[in-house]
Amino acid sequence: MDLYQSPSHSKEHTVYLDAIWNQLQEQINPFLRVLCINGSIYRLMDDFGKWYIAKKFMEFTREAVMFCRDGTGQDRHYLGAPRHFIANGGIVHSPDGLEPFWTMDNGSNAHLETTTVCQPLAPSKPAKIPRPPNAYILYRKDRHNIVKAANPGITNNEISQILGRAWNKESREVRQKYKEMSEAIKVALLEKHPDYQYKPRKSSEKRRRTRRIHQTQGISVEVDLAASSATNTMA
DNA sequence: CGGAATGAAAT
DNA sequence: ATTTCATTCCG
Repeated sequence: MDLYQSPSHSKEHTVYLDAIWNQLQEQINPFLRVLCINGSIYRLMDDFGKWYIAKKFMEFTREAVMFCRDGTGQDRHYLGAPRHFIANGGIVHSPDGLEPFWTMDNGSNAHLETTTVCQPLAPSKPAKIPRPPNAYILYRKDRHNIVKAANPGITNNEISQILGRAWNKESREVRQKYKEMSEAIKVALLEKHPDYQYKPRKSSEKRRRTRRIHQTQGISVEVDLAASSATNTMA
């Protein structure tokens, strides 16, 4: 059969992978950067499986992730961006030609564990922070489904027209309520991202078609931590 | 992506 | 003063 990872997208294949992913997903929270995977489960995955799970997790991290075996003797692997592994005093060695492996700096350097690396589909974006919604946007968001349910077949543009009129007729109290909400959201955002700054782009450089790069075989051994190749967006 | 509404923030 | 974009989602 296929010695290499020719991604056979068979139903059964992804079904069990989805099961694994669902399991792992329980770990996910806004602060989680690295997933923990039991060794037994890890060994259940082939190259395609690892790529599949990594791809899923990258939707959260928005950056390149890699698998690393726990160097402390625990039978488990971690999945996360390389920077997290070195941040904890770890070291990633990459012998020429061979797969890179990772060790912890805390004494037990006896075991050099190998790792599998997955490159991101989209070269690690700096995670763009969405603009905070203004009062009207919040108002529309709230009533969007209401209006939609009341008017079968209505288009979003029509919903905007209706709610635009409704908004302008709304009482000061209501408008004020949404205004405060939007400001609270803005404050929370700035608290979470002190560096955030609205950066509108020129319409000329507006989002080209979402570069959907279906990397058939995303397993490539290539992780340079020293000089993280910050490949820019499309050419 | 454009569009349809409003408003905040950048240019 | 003008333009982007945040929300929503069909064409």
